[in-house]
Amino acid sequence: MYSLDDIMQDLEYYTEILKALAHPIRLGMVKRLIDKGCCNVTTMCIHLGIPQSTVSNYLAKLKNAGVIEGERSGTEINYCVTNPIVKKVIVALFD
Amino acid sequence: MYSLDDIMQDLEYYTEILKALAHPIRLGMVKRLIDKGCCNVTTMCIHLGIPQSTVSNYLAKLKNAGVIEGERSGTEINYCVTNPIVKKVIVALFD
DNA sequence: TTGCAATATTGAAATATTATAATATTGAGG
DNA sequence: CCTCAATATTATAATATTTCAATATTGCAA
Repeated sequence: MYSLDDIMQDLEYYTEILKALAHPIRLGMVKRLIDKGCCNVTTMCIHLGIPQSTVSNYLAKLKNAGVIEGERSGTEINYCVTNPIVKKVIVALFD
Repeated sequence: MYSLDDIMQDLEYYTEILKALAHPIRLGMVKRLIDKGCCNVTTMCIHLGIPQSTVSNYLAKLKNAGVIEGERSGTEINYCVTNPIVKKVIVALFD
């Protein structure tokens, strides 16, 4: 059986994910990461044509919400969408 | 074939939906509307225990994003989740 | 009409988000 | 240890969102 607090905690958790996705560029980034696979920061900056610090801040927001994870490889970091709930949400939106 | 503008328009549309859902109380309202069916404003206020103007503002935000629709019945208005994409997103999150 | 119940709108203060330049950190190679 | 390339963090100004009291609107019934 669930308490109201449990329900509220779930709502806060889902809300964090939705807030991270609720931005046109971040949503496009996540969609592309799912479709095309992982990607490093520099490549994303080139695709998006926006400043590196902006991209890094987007990635930080997505990472903090548990939407993506990064794996370092030398001086680069490759980001991927690991969260299965996020993958389901993206399918729900775009399919 | 899709232009970049088409893709950006889709992203903006989905983003509006996600922004409307990305709030713990609003997300709970939408989930409950899907699970239990339509509901009028006064009943929602009682369930939520928050001021009527706050609930009305939440409903306005959800309505403007196309998440819900209201049908007047006398002096009451019954709100329902009509958007199939929203239903899919809620399932993706909660199931 | 008038009055009331239900809902919407508005205005404003508090808070959060966005975008980006500037700066800092991290890791590899020499 | 330097230096450079890749990425993260910070600071901040502009903008948007949140919350809610106060007020307005709408529809029914007497």
